[in-house]
Amino acid sequence: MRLYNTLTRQREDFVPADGRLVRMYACGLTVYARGHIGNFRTFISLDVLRRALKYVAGFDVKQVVNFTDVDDKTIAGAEREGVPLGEYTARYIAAFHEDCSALGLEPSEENPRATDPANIQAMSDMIATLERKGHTYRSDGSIYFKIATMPDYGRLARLDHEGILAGARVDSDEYDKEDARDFVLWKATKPGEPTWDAGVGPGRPGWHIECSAMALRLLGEAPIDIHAGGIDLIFPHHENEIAQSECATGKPFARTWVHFEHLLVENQKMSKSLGNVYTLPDVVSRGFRVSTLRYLLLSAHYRSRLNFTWAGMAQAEEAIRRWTDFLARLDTITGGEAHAAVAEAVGAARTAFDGAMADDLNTAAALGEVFELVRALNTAADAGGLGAADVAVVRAAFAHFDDVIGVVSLRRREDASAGLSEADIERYMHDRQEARRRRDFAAADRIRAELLELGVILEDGPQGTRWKRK
RNA sequence: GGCGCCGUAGCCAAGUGGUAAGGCAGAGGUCUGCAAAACCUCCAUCCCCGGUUCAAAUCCGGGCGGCGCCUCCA
Repeated sequence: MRLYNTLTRQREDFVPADGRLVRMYACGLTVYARGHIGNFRTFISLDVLRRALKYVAGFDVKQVVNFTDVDDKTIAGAEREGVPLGEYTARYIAAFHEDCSALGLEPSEENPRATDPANIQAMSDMIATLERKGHTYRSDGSIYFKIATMPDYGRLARLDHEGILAGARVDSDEYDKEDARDFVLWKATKPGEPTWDAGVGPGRPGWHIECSAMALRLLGEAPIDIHAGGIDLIFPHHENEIAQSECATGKPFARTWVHFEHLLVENQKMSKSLGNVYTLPDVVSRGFRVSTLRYLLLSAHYRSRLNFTWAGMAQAEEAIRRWTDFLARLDTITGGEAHAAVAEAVGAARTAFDGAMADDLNTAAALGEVFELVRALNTAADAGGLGAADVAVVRAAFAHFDDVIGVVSLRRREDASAGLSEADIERYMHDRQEARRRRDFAAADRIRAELLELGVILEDGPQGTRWKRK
């Protein structure tokens, strides 16, 4: 498995430190709103990374994805609605889990919340260590990390120490910092805000400390194998995580840093003012399936910007159909021996697919391999070169592709929970078949149109009529 | 001011030195009661200009055009 490491700006061979278990952390959501499709591009990419590590590279994975459930926005949101912070954030945590399930994401091994007592304790302990080692100072009730104490600060983002602030905007109300680059580890709380004291005094967590503390608490000794997140987190979030963790432990924090590019919507940055911040329910209300979004977001490489459009969704939908139509065709193959050419083509496609995935998660190329195989096997089937005895290897290969891509299995779940029952469909089809036998094509077409209204498409073929869901 | 990215067919998108994967859309054909599905054929010389090389979409330089980060935004 080769992965692009932001730390070195190169693709590197990746193997977990112990050769078997990948210990991976990713920055999750700040739960002040429902996740949008941009967030989910990150989490879908993360899911594919996880699946590739497991099903292509054969590693085990322990994945931790956190919830930031205390910060300015969550506190403000809870206050605005007059509910306790925990109740406010619980809603969005529940929505996140719902959305992840709808997208077919494999669950993380751990989803820690910053406010869990064990995590607060871990943060406090880490801050105490940093204080002991002289990396901090206190000011107005807050504890800051002193960047001047870390000579190679800025390695990840490739920041130039001298030029770091020239021309950049600086947050003017952070007047109590000694150096504008310093960042807060533990924030003094205002009256009425939630507060904790686990040893370093009353306050609440700074953003960056959460991830450092939770990652090391749940994944064990530094360095962890992979730390991932959205590309916007490189600076300052991940840079600061590195500073804290490395100064506290004296060891590198993460061996490989993986960053996912952003999603644009109609070529623009998502923003509330443009009204283009879409959530999963928005996608569904536009008549699209969530599985289609998953496919679309995997059709481009994770490190390139992807422009979301509704036209793109329609194209993605058609592409998936080509895949699922082929699988449905396998059901109609009833007789025939195995063909060496089929096994050979399938084997080559599997190798190529795995190769693409192992090459820094090249999902676009991997999908290309899937469709090339679809065409080859359709051609073979048309020529009578695909027998029932071939079907098992073919199915196994496509199941493997979907172990990683995760779209077809998701569709099946969607189909199973939607629309007419299969028995109902069979009844309609029987009636239509009768009409066709009478050569009453008007009646037959009427039934077909009716089913289409109900979301079921019929296709007549030599082996009889096939149905599929719209 | 600093750091960095991108520009491949109507649309989406692989490709990182050897004469352009794949998907969608489109055209023609085969099949079919019709439709759909499927198959076949067709549809690009890679933003521009130089350079390196036997050979460049791929490397270097210069343009032009998009864009990101340097603000607790995935």
